[in-house]
Amino acid sequence: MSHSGRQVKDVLYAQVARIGKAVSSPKRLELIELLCQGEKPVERLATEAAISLKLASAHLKELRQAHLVEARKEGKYVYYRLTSEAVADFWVGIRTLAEDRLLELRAAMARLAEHVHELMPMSREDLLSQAERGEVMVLDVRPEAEFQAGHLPYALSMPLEELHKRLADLPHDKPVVAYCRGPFCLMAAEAVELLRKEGYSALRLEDGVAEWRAYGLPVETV
Amino acid sequence: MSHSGRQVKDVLYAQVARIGKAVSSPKRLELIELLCQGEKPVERLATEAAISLKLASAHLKELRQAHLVEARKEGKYVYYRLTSEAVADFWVGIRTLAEDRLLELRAAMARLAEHVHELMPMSREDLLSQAERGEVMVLDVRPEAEFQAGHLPYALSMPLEELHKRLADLPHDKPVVAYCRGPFCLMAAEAVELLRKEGYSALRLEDGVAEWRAYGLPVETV
DNA sequence: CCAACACTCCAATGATTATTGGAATATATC
DNA sequence: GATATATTCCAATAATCATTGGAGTGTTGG
Repeated sequence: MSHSGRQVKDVLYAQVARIGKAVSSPKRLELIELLCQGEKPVERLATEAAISLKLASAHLKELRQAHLVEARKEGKYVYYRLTSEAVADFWVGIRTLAEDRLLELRAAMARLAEHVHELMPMSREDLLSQAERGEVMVLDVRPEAEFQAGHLPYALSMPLEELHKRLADLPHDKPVVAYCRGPFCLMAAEAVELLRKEGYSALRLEDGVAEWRAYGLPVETV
Repeated sequence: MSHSGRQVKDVLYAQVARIGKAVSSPKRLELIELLCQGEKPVERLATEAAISLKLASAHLKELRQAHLVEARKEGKYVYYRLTSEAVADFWVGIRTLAEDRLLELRAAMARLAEHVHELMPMSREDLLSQAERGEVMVLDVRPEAEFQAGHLPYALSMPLEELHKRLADLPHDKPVVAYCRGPFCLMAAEAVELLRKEGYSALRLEDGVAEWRAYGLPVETV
């Protein structure tokens, strides 16, 4: 048994390593995070991750082979999505571990934070109840399709491009909280920068929908 | 901002990918699992993972550079350990995701299971309370050093080599539950096989200490 | 001080992997 | 049917990684 045991073990660890290999490339991680926002066609994924269509296709193939994503064809478009919410949780987990262990990452994020966003000073639960009571306004500044695929409760869809036009709709008498795809996404920071310049009281929530869900809080898909 | 944003993002994802790269090799994963059982010197890690000392040293260096493990020198030995319990949790997480997503892995584990172990039919909580009341006997069949570094409550240290000699100490009137390093480890299966051949009522618990802890249950280090 | 030991570093190798251009497929549109 | 679009497949090249041998470092024990 101990002799055949080695062969068995090698198979088992090799399988887990397939997941590791799939998430050993920065661009593949970025694709996973994008897919945490909902399903998307290859071209959109490519432009958002700033890579060529062919490279995106190749990376997606890798992810497909590791069974982390799957594809659905509709007309001439191929829509990719995560195979399970467990993949989104895994993304949150590996990112959290990296933030936790890698000083370099923490430093890079701190450099970002200096620029704009004071982060939310309150807990997620407090934010939720304040939003419920209408004491803060929560803005989802991602593209509208991502909002529709899932968003925080009481959040209003306000994609960055729209924000400029619809500034007048926002209240001056209560704080505005902006969130986007997660801690690595810069859209909410950009929104906060704009809002502050215009005299609003604005804060950034670092969470994206994946983080929010991974912490066990509700997400709406209306 | 959107232009400098790309550079910033590239740094962030690249950092997370360092963790992914560290866990993209089967042997490095096996080393992490071994280190979940407590700190160990390089040579022991090498023999247990069935690789050369030099290769073990090289892999450990990689893991060290990803800040997943750290080393402590004592005399002529270098003891490695995980930098944080979060790393053990991550190991449980990636293994669970792999089991969840990869049919090949599930098939390999099922092939194992056929051989020996009926798994525990009860929940972890039930096992804990039954062990507390003395209704089952829980055996930790790992090497004793690993038992000392952390073990399940009410468990008795009974390394595989000892088990043969100390069979007489075991009760015939209640079930014996054996566990080892986790679902990929074969020691508990071997123990169960032996115990059954000798007429005991034996079951395998698939968890190791890392799994047990990751599920929020208590671990003793006496 | 010398020998044995545990481990690491360096260099060289073959093996993978990332990336890109060009061709192929499949669908929609004219 | 012909053309444009979205995507994948294949092949080739450069870049990176795994693995091993040989040399070097630090430590114990005689």
